[in-house]
Amino acid sequence: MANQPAAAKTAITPRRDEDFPEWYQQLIRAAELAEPSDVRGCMVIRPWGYGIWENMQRRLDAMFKATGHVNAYFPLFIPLSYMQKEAEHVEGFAKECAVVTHHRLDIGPDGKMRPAPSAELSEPLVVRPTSETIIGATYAKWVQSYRDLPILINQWCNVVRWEMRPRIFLRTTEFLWQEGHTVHESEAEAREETKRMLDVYETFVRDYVAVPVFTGEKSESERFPGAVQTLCIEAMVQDRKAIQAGTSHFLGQNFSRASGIQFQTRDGKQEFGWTTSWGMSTRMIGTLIMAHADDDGLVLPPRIAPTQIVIMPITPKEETRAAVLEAAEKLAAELRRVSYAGAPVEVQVDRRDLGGGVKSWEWIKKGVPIRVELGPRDLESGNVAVTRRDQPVKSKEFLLTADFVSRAAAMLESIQQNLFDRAKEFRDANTRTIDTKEEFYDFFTPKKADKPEIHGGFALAHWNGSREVEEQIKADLKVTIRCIPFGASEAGTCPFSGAPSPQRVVWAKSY
RNA sequence: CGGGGUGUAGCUUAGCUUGGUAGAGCGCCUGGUUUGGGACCAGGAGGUCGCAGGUUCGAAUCCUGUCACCCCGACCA
Repeated sequence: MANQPAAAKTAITPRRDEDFPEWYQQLIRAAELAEPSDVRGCMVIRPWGYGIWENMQRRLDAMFKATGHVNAYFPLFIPLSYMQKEAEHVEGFAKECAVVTHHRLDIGPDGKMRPAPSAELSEPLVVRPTSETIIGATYAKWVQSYRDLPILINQWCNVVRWEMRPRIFLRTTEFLWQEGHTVHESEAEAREETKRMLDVYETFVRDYVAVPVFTGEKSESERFPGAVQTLCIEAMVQDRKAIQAGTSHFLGQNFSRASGIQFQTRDGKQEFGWTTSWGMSTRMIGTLIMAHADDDGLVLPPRIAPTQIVIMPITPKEETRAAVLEAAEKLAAELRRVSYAGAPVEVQVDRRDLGGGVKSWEWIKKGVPIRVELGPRDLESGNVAVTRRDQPVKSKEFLLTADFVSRAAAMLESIQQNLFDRAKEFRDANTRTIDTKEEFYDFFTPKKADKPEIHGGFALAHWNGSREVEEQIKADLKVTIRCIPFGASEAGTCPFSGAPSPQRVVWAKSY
């Protein structure tokens, strides 16, 4: 039975509740998002997955521009000595750096290619794990006066962090991201920028990826190496774990001191600049998958979907084939004249000569928001058969073609909203306020130790601010503080230490 | 990097204990019938059984090493 997909009840095997990590991998393959490559820890992002990334880029980039940022590009290679400039920073990244030591290959005594011993670099180059240091060195040259500030630059690029345990989109050795790097005249302005960009991420994830997040600050132990303060957005995915979906760092003067970013102030003094950095990566695709996908495949929020509506012409008879195809193209053209979320609706006509079922399931697995079937019978009745991906797979609504066209944008938006509502409902249902150590430990302990079921969630519990408590809980339960939320100032008692606590924090197992 | 597991066709896998030279389902190709929710018939292609040694007349099968992947732990976006 297991090897007869035709008999399977769901398109993805195993189901989420059977084996979540395996489901995740199977889904990525079934939806043709990405695949493992021959290079350990690195992935091939396939066109459908890359299309999602392009949409994320497009939307985020527009938001960066709207907040006054511009794009630039800095080198992939960072001189080793630059990495050493900021003590905490080196320490944080040293264990996961790829290092380039040679600039030429030759043939060795055994007849095989090797890095030419005569071509060793005088200073090794680190493949950027992040670009604070090399951008800092550049900014140091650009900044002389307060008049040169602020600098508000972003770059879209790849970075490399050598990973022990890669998982596609969530943790790969090479990944794509954007990193914003800014310099400001004052601490207040830099802190404001840090918060502003966190808000951009929150808005983006909410309005486009349709995922609700907690926003707040990281505890010291989870902070970016070298940062004074790390802000983050934390989402919950369907196995109830937390995933950090974006971070924004206030770097104080740590990096400007390390890189020599100095300027003359309004009153003629020399001061180090106040810097920030902020990033969001292809991990967001993994977040999207785990937040919305179901046992039949991916479910895409319309605003991020590379194709929002797929039209499947049904051509059972040769006599009607041409007419159906023509009607399909005509419908596509009409839909493309519809505007949704500030752009023409993305429509695709799937003319491939495949069995109707096979074709439908392909698009179900890929998560296209709306599927439309158009056949000879519809030509006579003036209908189209419409199925929403957020509704059961077999549900089908027959609409007059003109009605569908006029309602398409609203339907897409309804799906977008529904996905957000579902994700929020799920998160809220699995977020619990906890006041005792017993309940906390119970919440995060699976019933079946040998094969843990999906359990836990977010726990809102008090914390006295001590690192010992954090470490003990991490050691006992693998649960960490995901963020110290903004604006929650309810004082109480830390259930772990009995000490006073200024506020509740968000605890969870995480990716 | 430590513990556990798995490597047989694109995918899922049988065969391994008890050595005798590889089989299935799905997918793929060709032709035909089909097509409104994972079609059917007929024919066909595709595997140095992860890799390297060893034992043996003979290895997918036994032994050693090695590599990759997955799960758990430490680290992280």
